[in-house]
Amino acid sequence: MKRREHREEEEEEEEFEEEIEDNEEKTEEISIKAETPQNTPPSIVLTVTYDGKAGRALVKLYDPVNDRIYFWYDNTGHKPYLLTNIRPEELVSKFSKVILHPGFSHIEAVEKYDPLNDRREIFTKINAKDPLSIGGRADSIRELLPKTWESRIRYHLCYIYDNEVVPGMFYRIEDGRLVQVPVEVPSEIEGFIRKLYSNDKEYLEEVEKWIPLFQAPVPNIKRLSVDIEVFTPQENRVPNPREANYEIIAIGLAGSDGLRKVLVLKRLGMELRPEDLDDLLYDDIEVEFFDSEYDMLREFFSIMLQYPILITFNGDNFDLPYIYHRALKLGFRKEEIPITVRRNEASIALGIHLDLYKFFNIRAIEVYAFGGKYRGMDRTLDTIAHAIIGMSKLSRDKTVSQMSYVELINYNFRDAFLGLYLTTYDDNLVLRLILLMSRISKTPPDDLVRNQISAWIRNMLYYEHRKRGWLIPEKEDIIKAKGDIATRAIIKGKKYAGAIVLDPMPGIFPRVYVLDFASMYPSVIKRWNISYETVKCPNEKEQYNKPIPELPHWVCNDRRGLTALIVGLLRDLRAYVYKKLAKSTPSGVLKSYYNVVQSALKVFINASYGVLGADIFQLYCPPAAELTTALARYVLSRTVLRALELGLVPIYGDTDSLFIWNPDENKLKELIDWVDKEFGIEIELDKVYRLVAMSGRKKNYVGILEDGELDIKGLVGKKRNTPDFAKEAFNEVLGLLSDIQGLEDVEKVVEEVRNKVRDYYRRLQRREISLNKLAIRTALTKPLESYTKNTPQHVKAALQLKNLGYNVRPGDIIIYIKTTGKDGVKPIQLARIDEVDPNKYIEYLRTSLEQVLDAFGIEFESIMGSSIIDNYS
DNA sequence: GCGGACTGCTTACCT
DNA sequence: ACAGGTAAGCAGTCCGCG
Repeated sequence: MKRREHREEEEEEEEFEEEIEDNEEKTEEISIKAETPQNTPPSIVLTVTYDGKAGRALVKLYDPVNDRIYFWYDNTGHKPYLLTNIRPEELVSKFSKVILHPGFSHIEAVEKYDPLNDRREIFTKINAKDPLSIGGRADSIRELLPKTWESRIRYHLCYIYDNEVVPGMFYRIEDGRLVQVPVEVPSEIEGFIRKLYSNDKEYLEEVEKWIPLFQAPVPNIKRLSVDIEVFTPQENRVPNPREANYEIIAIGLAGSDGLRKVLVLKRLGMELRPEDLDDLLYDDIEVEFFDSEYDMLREFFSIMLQYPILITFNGDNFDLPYIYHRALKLGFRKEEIPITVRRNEASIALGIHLDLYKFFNIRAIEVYAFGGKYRGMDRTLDTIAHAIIGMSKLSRDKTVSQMSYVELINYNFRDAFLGLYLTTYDDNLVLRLILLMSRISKTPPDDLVRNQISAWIRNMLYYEHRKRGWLIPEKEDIIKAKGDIATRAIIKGKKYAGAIVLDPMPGIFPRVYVLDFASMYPSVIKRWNISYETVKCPNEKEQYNKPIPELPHWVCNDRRGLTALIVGLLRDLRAYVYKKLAKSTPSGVLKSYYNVVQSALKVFINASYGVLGADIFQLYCPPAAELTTALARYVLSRTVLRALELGLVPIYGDTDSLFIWNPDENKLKELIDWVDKEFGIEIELDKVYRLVAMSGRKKNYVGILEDGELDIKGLVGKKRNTPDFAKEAFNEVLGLLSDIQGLEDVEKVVEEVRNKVRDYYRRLQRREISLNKLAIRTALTKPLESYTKNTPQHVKAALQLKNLGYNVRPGDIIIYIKTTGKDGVKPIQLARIDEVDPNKYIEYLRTSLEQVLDAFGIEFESIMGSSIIDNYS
């Protein structure tokens, strides 16, 4: 008996749904189709899907020069399949149900290298007529067998891996075959790579396959951004897209080809005078009025079909399903609507649909590609556009239903325009990033924007497995073979020990050099050959090859780990090729292109360690993850000891950084060389602080860079949920303290700080500080009813709001005031200034200031002193 | 019945 | 929703105390 985990069942459901939709298409006439010629010019692969009607894989291509979309249907006879270790003869005798399954096609014997067991084995490959016969139904073939491999890979991805169709790369149809277009690699890059890997044949061979992915042109693909406005009878109610009960009153369209258009529905009692058009936001917006909503949608569909990429913001869950269901309501037949709606995504008939809301919500994109620019904010078009391109939605003081035509047109067009602009700014950065990451991960762009990084890295590595003829292991087999963890995490609930943080020396330190191990974890993974198949490999003799005494894990030495190879290669390409090229190329499109390449690489490199320790990752391998962090701790600790030996003074370090106070530059260089020689990984000078104020707490300091810029790390005075008045006080005190030049200034400045603090104290007591500045802004991370262990203050405030009829949801920022009343808090909407509890705010003042005063050896108490109490209480 | 010590939960941050 | 480590505030519990 086999018990399956809950998650797996969910996966199956999704798969099931996908294939069902595909099957439905069998009964439909698809009237909207691209041509399938025998020969085409070079065209970019937009996506690969399974076409249920044709019963084969479909590759969607776009020729940017002639602006044509092509469909290429598989003609190699590729079929959905799975692998089993049941022999063909046994299959016939004991598992005849498989052979008799209506979807069964044929079987073959295939030899695969099994990386987990380090041996070659023969498997039986069972081919089926359609993906659903493999898996996704209760009676699919994989359910009839005790053990299968590779049966949970979605078919279109399986097709990509087997046929090496790289999404985002150029192919052409030649005599009906799909052929990749060769890529020219500049001789400087070719030469540099040869030199870099002159004594490593394996890397050299591998890198030759990767370089074209970055050197092939990334065209500016024509695209259309769309946004709809729907009539809403009630305020603050978002219409339900599945019901689509209300009229679509406007459709805003912004194309990368310059299209600026708004389709508007004529409504009773509303008119547009010619002079109103003078108020248009952009005078070249083309406005088209429609008497019937049906005609308006028809016009929209015909425009939409001219673009290979459709851009929306939340189009998966609103605009496209709304249009689809509204069109059905208005009498369109299913096959006349070039949109397919699934539970959580919407796709289009000819090209691909990219929902930017999903894309910007990908954690790895937020953190690594945009440096956390919109971190902690709500994820509306307005905030994201404002944070990234500095442009906001048009503000409105009424609902779209109440707007005049011209207001509606302006508002609607701006939204569509923002969607487009988010993909065009900075030489089409976002589009290029998506296409490059598609190439790296072998994930079609429309899949890429809807999945998190663990799926991208999985696809990337699965592709490499298939290319090498490797068996793709099942997750539970990796766990069974390597599951045991040898370390314990400091944090309760975590699986294994992570980074090391050195105890900081408190005080003020002039001239601090910060050394940084450049991409520490990826470097460790490369240097120590870490991969799921090499860590704790089955080869007995390797068991003596333990890299560090702290852990019992050994690493295979006689074969290259796949993860180590790929991660190492991407790391090298970023560090030695594309970062350098980005730096040396004069400003212009090429420079910005190299920057996009190195950012795309960064996303993968930085997440490569994390996925090893994430149980949702298909190649999850806890010992590989804990060996990585253990080695990083080892490298950092040994480096600290060496620094001390050299007479250097390390004052702090965290994970991969080392702060050295006032170093002798020769000694510093000696240390850097030693690290390189001892560990074979690079440590570099990251930055120099003119001055660092260390509070004595970990992850908590202020540094002044040479250009005077402030680096404030972890201090309460900087945190998002600190009340503004405390942030202000913190900044003002920081300003005063930064004036200290020498010892002689200290007393004077301390006096100024004292006055400042007393002033705040007095204003708090006298309730002179506005509610807005006292407000605490804390995010609700889960539904209210999920706070069962305790009731934090922001939840108390949220509950009060809920009682008043507010709709409070996860992700909402609750703004509240600490009061003297029963709960001790009130949402700002309900609070009055005379209810404020000043004592609670004094504590805020204390913690935010203490962290910076501690560095100067100044006691907060000595500032507040008894005098305040005497004077004001 | 109350306050202090303690643990655990929650959020926001750092690398 | 790729990882673990740290700071801080508060909620809730236990314990001692004539």
